[in-house]
Order: sequence, then C-alpha cells, then structure tokens
Amino acid sequence: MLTKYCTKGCDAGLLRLKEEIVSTLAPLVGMTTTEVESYLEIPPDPDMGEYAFPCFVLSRRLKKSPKDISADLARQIKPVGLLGKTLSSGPYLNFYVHRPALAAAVLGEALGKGQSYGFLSEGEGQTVLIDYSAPNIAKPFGVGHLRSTVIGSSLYRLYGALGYRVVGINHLGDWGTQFGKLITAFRHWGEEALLEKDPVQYLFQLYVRFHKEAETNPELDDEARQRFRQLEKGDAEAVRIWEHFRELSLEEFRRLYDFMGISFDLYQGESFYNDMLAGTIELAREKGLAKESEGALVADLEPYGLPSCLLQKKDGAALYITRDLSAAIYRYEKYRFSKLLYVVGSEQTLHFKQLFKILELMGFPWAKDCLHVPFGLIRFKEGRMSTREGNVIFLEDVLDRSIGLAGSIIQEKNPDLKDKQTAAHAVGLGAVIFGDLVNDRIKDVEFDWDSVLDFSGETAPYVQYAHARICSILRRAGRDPSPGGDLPQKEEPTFLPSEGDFAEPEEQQLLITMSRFSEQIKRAAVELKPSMLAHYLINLARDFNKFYHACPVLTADEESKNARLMLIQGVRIVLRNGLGLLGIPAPEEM
RNA sequence: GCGCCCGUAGCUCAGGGGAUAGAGCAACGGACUUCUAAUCCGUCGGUCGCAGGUUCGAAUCCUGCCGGGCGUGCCA
Repeated sequence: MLTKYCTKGCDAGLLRLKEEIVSTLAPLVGMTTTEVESYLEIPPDPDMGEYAFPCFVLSRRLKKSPKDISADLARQIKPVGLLGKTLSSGPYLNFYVHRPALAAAVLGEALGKGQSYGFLSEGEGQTVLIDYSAPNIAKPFGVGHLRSTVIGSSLYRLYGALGYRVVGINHLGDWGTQFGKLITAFRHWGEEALLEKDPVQYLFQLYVRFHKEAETNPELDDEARQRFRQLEKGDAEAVRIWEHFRELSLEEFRRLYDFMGISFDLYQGESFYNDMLAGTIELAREKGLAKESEGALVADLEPYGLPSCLLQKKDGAALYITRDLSAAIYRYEKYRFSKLLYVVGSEQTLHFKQLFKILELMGFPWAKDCLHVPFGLIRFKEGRMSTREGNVIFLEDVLDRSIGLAGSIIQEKNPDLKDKQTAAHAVGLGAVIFGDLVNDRIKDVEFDWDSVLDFSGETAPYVQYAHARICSILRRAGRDPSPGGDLPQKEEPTFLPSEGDFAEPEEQQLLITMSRFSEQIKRAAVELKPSMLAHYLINLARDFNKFYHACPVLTADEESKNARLMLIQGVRIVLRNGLGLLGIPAPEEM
C-alpha cells in the first residue's frame, strides 16, 4: 500500500516527475525553470533513468568540469515525491523515478479517471479554432483530403485533451470559378436523373469533361467565367443550381464524416463570407494596403520580403485571400481565439504568409496567433493527383477495401467473433487513419495500395491488437473491460502495488512507457504533430507485447496477478485514450 | 530565374544540439498442450545526399552545392 507516496496532485505520470526535477534543479544551478526544462532530456537507455540533465552548459559558468558538476549535484539532490535516486554518470545527471511510488500514483489515477486519464487542464479558459478538411463542394472526397481531415481532427482532440475549448471549422470550398465551370457543364451535358442518382460522382464526371472539352474549345472557359459572375451577382437560376449542387455534396460529405467518426462544430464555407468581402476590401483601402494595378487591387508586400498579392480581380471579383481575410476577422470577432490553426497543404505556405502579414498590417494584434499547419502532398508514383484530369483515388474506395480486408482477416483469425462488422470497421478505418498520421506531416507521401492494405508492423491494427489482448485477459479475470467499465472495482488496497511488485524488466518498462502518456499528448499538441502520439502508441503496444510474452498474468501468484491486472488495465486505458486522440476506435475483440 | 520544403539501412520511416543513430517491411533462423502467433526472440543490414562552418559536442543549427517536390499577381 503505497498511497503515501501520492500526496498531492499526483496526476500526469512522469510529467509530474519532470516538474519535480525542474523545480529542484533550477535553484541549484541558477537557471530558470523553463531553462532547465529545455535542457532536460530522456536518456537513450532506460538504465540511465527517466530524465537526464547534461551538465556541459554549466561548466563554463561554474568553472568546473561537467563531470564534477554532475557529481556535486547528485550528492545534493535527495529523493522526494516521485523522484527516487539521482546518479551522476559522467557529465550527465540521471534521474530515476521511484517505481513503487510511480506505480501507485499512475495506476491509481488511470483507473480512477478512466476515459479522461492523461488529459491536462492547462488550456482552460482559452479557445483554439482549427480549420481543417475543407473539401471542395461538387468534387469527390479523394485521398488527398484525408490528410487535412485526420490531422485536423486529431489536433482538435489533442487540444481538447489539454483543456482548451476547441472549435472545429470546415471551411468548405463552396464558392469560386469552379462553379461557373460546373454550371456551364451541367447546362451543356447535364441530366437531372443522373445527378440525383450519384451526385458527387456525376458532378465530378462533368468537371473532368469540362476540362477536357475546354482544351479544344476555349469558349467554354469564357462561358464559365460569365456563369460565375452571374452567380456572384445573385442571378436566381445560377444560385438555384449552386445551392442544389452544394446540398447534394454536403449530404455525402456528412455521411462520410459520420462513417469516419469525424465531426465539426461549424460548416462555414467560403460562400459564408460573401457579404463581408466588400468591407474587407474597404478596410484594406483605409489602411493604405490596397493599390490599383492593371485594373486589379493589389496589396504590396515587397517591403516585407513577400511577393505582392491580388485582393481583387480586374472584373471586381474577390479572391481567395480576401475570403480568408474576412474569415479570420469574423472568427476573431466571434470567438476571441487564442490560436487559429489552418491545417492546409504546404503548397499554400506562401498564401498564409501573405494572409498573416496583411492581417498584421491591418492592425490586428491577434495576427500572431494565426498559424499555418502545413502537410505534404499525397502523390502517385507517376506524379501529382489532379481532380481536373480525373486521376484521383476516392477515400471511400480506400476505406471500403481496407475494411473489407480487415473483415477477411477477422474471418480467418477469429471466426467465432460475434460482431465482425464493427471490428472490421474499427480495424480497417484505423489502419487508414493511422497510416496517414504516423508519418511526419510535412513529408510528401506516395499513395500505394500495398502499403495502405498492409496491417503488419507499425500500424493501427498492431496497437489495437495489444488493446484487444488486454481486454481478453481482463475478461478472463472476471473484470469488465467495456467502456465505462474502467472503474469496475473500488480501489481495494490489496490491488495497489507494493514494493516488490513489477520487478521484471518488462513490467517496469511497460509502467514507465505508459506513464509518459501526458507528456506525449502535450508534445504532440505543442508540436502540432499527431505522428508523435502515434509513435508513442506503437512503442507502448510493443512494450505490452514484450510483457505479454514474458509475464503471465492469470497464472501468476495472487499478488503478482493483481498487480499485473492493474498494470494492464492502466495500459489499456492509455491505449484506448491515445487511439481516441488520433480518431481511431479501440475494439475489445478483433 | 527566385523562394519554401524534403534527402537517415535494399524499401517505408523514427530520432527533443548531447551518451553506442533506432523501428517496421523485405530476407534468413527460432517460439503456439500455456492470457488471441494480427504476437514475440534472434541474424543480416549505415560515407545520416556532398563539402565547408558554428559548438565542449551536429543526423539535428548556419552557408554553398547536388537530387526530388511545391510555389512564384487575376485558381484554391
């Protein structure tokens, strides 16, 4: 019974140890806590402790060798709270957690908090807006849109887990010249019946056909421009068609989002800002930012090292950036956000630099809180995907195939499973989402069916399998692993770990890794990289699998069994909460 | 041309200025009478694109070059 180690706070696992180290070390070395924290690192080998402080930086200041400094400090620091021993190892100062204290604190909290375990509250009172997904109306949802959708959705959950109020916005591409093209195409070749049957598919075909025919017949482009002008002027017929297209595709997008478990607080597309554009242009003029040039309106950004950009076409039509300016201003007025994140492809980096600069020049101090979160392209071996040329892969096809494959693997490996459908959905969907999130978002990815449909190795199914295995053990031990069943038993003192528990290296490693959960959530959110959490979950699942092979649970002696059950229950909670932050379900059986 | 991003094992990728650069896949060899073998253990595999520089210390920061990607005023 080691609750005595857990006197105050005792949340956030190793993050708490980190704080203890930082506050102990800062006065001793004459640094601020932030400074100490920036030097603190996780050692390469678990034998070197949970955190390390390299003493090189102090060497000049203290006129001593890093080795001596480290040795001196090690002598001065006494165990307290979660901090166990502190050892000098050459120029490094290595901090070791007191494992029984950690076990008691972390497992007690995990089982106590369940579905909210690992979450922090530092963002309370602040609002973060996240602009993600933003598919184009009347175009099919391709794999290209997957990235913004899953990255944005995960950031949404991550910031929520830090205690922020988060507003997810789907800035639909529901306006622009492509509607002129679509209306033109529909007037020339459109058939209402085909449209109703499979709207997005059909509009896509019309769109591709338009571009093909426009190559030999440039008059189509002129017509499209004119149709769009009509739409902008509010021509009743044009507006009617546009609204129809918009409604039909929105319906399909909503269905797809539901299927993927993704949601938004707001569907506010580009058209939403139509009547704010004139005011935005006016504001730019007032601030002296808008100059006439060749009949168009231009913001001169040359003095700031950026190319100038067009605010308004010579025919008076507004441009993308004007919409984004209006949207940002509107959003700030409405939400007073402390951060506004744009999860948009890296090819638009310049656009966002210009956007943020103009906002700053307009005198909005919150311009500094706007941030572009870029990501790389999804490409084919042969080159870029292009909706115009029709060489896209539909997300729905990818999901169908992935879920189908998951289904047949389940059929083969676990034929007695009751609800194979649900499990196949969880695994197939998880594989697709995880496959996208696991890589650093900035890198381009090459789309390849073989790797999308490969469930071995570092994949969602690997993590999910570890989770399902734990659930299986818990079931056999007579514990309820179902959601809400995270608190199936009162925390009987007999279930708390004692000094002798977790002596096996696999147990220790598993405990340490699961204790890093909060730290990893925080890092992933701060760095805006869900991939970091994905890698953490792979590591945790791996540590569990090693534990699984080395340490029997059900057949262990009573004390060991109880301690291990508690440990894996904690691990299960972390796996499920962690997958949840990536937007991936954690099935109990698969 | 100019600007931004990427370059790590055969392939796909981790790597928080720090200790001996790590996983997965592929290949080969082991482990199911035992909690789901979608697992685990082992072997093989490296001029961290190249050359300089900064630093006590560079895969990581700076400069140049090479290769690839993206962008570069009337698309988004």
